[in-house]
Amino acid sequence: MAKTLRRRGYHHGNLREALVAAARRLIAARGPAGFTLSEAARQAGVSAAAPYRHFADRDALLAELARRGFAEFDRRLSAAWRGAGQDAGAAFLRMGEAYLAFAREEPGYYAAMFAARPKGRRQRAARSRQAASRQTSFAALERAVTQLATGDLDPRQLAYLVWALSHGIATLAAAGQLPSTARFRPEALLRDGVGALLAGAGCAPGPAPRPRRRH
Amino acid sequence: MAKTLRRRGYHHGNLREALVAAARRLIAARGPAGFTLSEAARQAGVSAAAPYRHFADRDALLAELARRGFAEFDRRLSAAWRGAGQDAGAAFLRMGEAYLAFAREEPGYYAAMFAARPKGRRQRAARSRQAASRQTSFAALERAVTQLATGDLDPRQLAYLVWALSHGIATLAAAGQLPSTARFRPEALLRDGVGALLAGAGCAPGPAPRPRRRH
DNA sequence: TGTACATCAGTGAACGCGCGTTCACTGATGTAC
DNA sequence: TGTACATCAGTGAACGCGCGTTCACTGATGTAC
Repeated sequence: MAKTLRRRGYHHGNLREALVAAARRLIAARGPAGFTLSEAARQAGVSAAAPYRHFADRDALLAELARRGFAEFDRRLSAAWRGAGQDAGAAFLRMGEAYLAFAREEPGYYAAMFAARPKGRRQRAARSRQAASRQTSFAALERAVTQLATGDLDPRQLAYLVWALSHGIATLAAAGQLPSTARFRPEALLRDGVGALLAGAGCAPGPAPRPRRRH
Repeated sequence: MAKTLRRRGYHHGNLREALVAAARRLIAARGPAGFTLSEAARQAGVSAAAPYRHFADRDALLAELARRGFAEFDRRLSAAWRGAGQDAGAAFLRMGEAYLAFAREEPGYYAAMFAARPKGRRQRAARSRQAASRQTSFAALERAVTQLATGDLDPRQLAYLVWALSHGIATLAAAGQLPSTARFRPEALLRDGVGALLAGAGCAPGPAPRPRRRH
């Protein structure tokens, strides 16, 4: 399963990591509601009480998962942005693709990030850390948009539109609500959608939308 | 709470309706995972065993809720479409608004519709009924798009883009991820976003995007 | 190198809980006479 | 109009279950001597 790290600790050696990995797998497979501490412990080959050596409670594990998800998300979006050089339009598209790829490849993280609503006093810190992460992620997108903002729309607004479109496509795709034809694959939809949004907002046209063909 | 229907039945008289209403309220308040049959029964003022007179099991109640959600969804989208007369651009916007309004006003339905994944043999029928409902809902949107399809993009593709944008905005709004400024209110985002999408796809321009202003 | 010890990750039994579901029942209701 | 009866919506006790969490414990490990 997960990469086998040398057991350098006491008994298990990497229980913390193993628990996070198990939680990620569980949420990816069954959704955030399908995750239980007991099951994660079971998958890590450990008693139900063991996790309490590493996490205060169930929510703490969930919060850690969301935290890591946001960190990885940042990393990917920023890399996509940096990797595109000076062409802001291309950078935009690559960020969108990175967004979709993340949602598809890391459904555990993705679901935890947008579902985890830490409640209770203990989790206040986790919640504000999450809010900060979200801000960081969005800042990367906003930065990209600002460089394109030659059109009619406010750049921040355009950034939110691109975000919402990406999120909507990713969510519908995850729920199996999109046709499986090539043209309706998430990446294709996003590319054409972002192209149209940018063109419609009077920005640099970006890659031309593909010619209309039938099947 | 719910409208008090005259108790024309046996003991409770409207248990079935009361249970659906309670489930709707519970899911709206706590998300699909926060719903339990027991709690719904409690809210209806009835023992935990009573629901089994009206539903085969927990999932059957959930499926019924999703079914009604899709029906109401259809109703609203179709009404928005019909109410807009011949102006396809306006009809489009009104459908988008109806979409957002539904997601905001009926979070119970909305979450049930997109979260309920009926499993097991018993629920096969429910599942295919849901798929059919989804098709119907989308058909209304697609019909609208086809009338606008003078541009570069395939009308179906454009319909999915509008759907994804609406869904993304609705989801982010429900998760509290959008700024609370007027400009970023769901309706404003959707109007400007759909306007840009249509314009960018080379369709009838629709209502002009609002002039760019700062604060 | 060998031994004694402190550390602390993981154990396993136990707890109270609320869940979904079943079952034989009861008692309010509508209807046939 | 009044009575007897069949219906069936709702009861309440019980079930087995898996959950999150606690607790005193145990035993593998790293380290000091």
